Amino acid sequence: MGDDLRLSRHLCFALYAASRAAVNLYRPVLDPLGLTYPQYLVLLVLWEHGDTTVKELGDELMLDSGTLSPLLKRMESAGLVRRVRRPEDERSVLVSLTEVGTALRGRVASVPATVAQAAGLGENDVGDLRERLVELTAAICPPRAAERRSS
Amino acid sequence: MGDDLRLSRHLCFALYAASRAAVNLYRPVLDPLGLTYPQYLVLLVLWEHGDTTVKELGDELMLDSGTLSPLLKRMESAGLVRRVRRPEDERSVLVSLTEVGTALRGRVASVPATVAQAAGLGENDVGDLRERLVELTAAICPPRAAERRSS
DNA sequence: GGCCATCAGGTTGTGCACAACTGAATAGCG
DNA sequence: CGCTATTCAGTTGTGCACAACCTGATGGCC
Repeated sequence: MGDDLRLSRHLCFALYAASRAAVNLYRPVLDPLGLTYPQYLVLLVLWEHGDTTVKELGDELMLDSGTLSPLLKRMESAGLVRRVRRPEDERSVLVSLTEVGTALRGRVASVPATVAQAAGLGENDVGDLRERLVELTAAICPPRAAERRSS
Repeated sequence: MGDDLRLSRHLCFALYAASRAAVNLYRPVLDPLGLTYPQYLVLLVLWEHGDTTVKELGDELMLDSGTLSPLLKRMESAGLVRRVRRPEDERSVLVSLTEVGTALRGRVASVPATVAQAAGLGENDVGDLRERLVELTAAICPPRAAERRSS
């Protein structure tokens, strides 16, 4: 009847609660490394793709410059990354790993396994659930662009 | 081999991205009502259960007083709720709806349907996905208590 | 070349989240 | 009864997220 406002029926709340719980699961592992969860995500992208512009990071992580700029500044202060404005296009800034940032990879290699174990998760369940979340995100994320086009 | 640090393999990132995308879906609907998503959640609990202590709200929404206290203060300023310290136990504070807060229910009755439509979701998919998220949250949330017990 | 729309990154302001801490009230136990 | 541990809200400080806005660089179009 479209009138069901019970909290327990809200998919969005389930997502919201699960996301926060998952991030909290990473906290005790990342804290000793001086990392927050979003900072860890930035490192994942840099380890995987190498030097990356702020815009590319934003596309990968679905974050805007308002979030990334101060976050990257903190990571630069911590000595994990460098930020250099590109000579061939002065609009964009290239983010690259320092020695320290690169070395950190070895110290987090075991993180996913540790977290998965803490969650008591099997590989199969995880993969399937992940796929469905990615589909959901894809379904609800572009609408913004669609709205802009239609307006 | 436990060495897979690719972003695309991370369930936690899928959760994180999906959660933010879902909350952003609510924004254009809630903004005209002067509500944020967490404030909307508080109203859901109050509409469903009536007067509720801050602690009960925290249990339902998995938020602590550090988050709820300022949030409820803002809702009180907006005239949506009242906060009264309980006479029979002066430690706890009872949150109750004002006329305005109660009346708002009518204006958001259509929100879940609107959002679901925007997401292009069928009922069945949603229910199943929600259940799996709730299970996941339950699996990874209690560990804190378990740690405390074992320490 | 000159002009304008677009793009990239940064800044500002608001509102969560969470850890760590404080202080008042209560419960429970000797 | 008195004392101690616990409970509950609230405060403080840090770090996201996001909207709105700003600035400078670039690309196209004439």
